[in-house]
Amino acid sequence: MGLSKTEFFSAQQNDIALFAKAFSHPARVAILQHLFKSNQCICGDLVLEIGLAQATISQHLKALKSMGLVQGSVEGTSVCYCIDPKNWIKMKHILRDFLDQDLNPNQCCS
Amino acid sequence: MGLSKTEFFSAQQNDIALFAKAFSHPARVAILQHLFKSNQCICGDLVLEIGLAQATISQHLKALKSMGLVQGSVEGTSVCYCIDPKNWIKMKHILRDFLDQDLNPNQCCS
DNA sequence: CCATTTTATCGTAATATTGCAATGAAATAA
DNA sequence: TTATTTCATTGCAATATTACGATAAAATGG
Repeated sequence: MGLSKTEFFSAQQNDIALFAKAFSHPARVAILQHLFKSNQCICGDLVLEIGLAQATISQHLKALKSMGLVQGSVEGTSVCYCIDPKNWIKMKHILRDFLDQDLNPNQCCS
Repeated sequence: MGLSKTEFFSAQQNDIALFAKAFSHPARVAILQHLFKSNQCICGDLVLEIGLAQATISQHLKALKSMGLVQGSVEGTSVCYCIDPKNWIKMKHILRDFLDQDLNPNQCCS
């Protein structure tokens, strides 16, 4: 069908899935890494850096912005993007709780 | 087009994206959480627990298995699934390095 | 052997995602 | 005002994902 049955799951489970989706495409990973490296970034720089079409980069930036992980501010004719520190940290805690679940070393199948 | 241009990105960036994709659906998040909670799990239990059709759960389990995060062993007519501890830890380190990048508190847009 | 139980796979339908060319919008420069 | 620059949006095509019913496969129980 292609329609995730989100109502079957808890808010926490849906949150984890949504944040993970932010990183589930290498272009968005590359964008975020570049934002970290440069502490700010003009959209056009990302187009040159990554090599995808401008429309495609803009689309990925929009996705990251709608998830709150990235902010953008107009600077003349260009737009400066950067990480939203508050939401990044919030996301990090949610994912870390999930990743750091206690792992019994004696798994039944090992 | 719908075809990710993985050749534009580093192996590390593609790895992060692939592991993140494992968690990008709440059903797979729920499956993994249940495996952690119970330390092992019969496939049928997951069908009851989550409420999706058996074919759908089996499909999600296959995805988690192909990423190496989950192992399955046949036990009579049923199959016991559990976390693959080695690959889970490996995945955790890759994602943690990404999530823990140094965040300059003075972002340009704040 | 045959029925039952349990899981995997197949086939199909529907929605989602990815990518880009073309175009629109907004600020700047001439 | 008229170009130019830069980014966003639209429209489209192609692939991917999600979900499930039906069916196959494999072990168990009678």
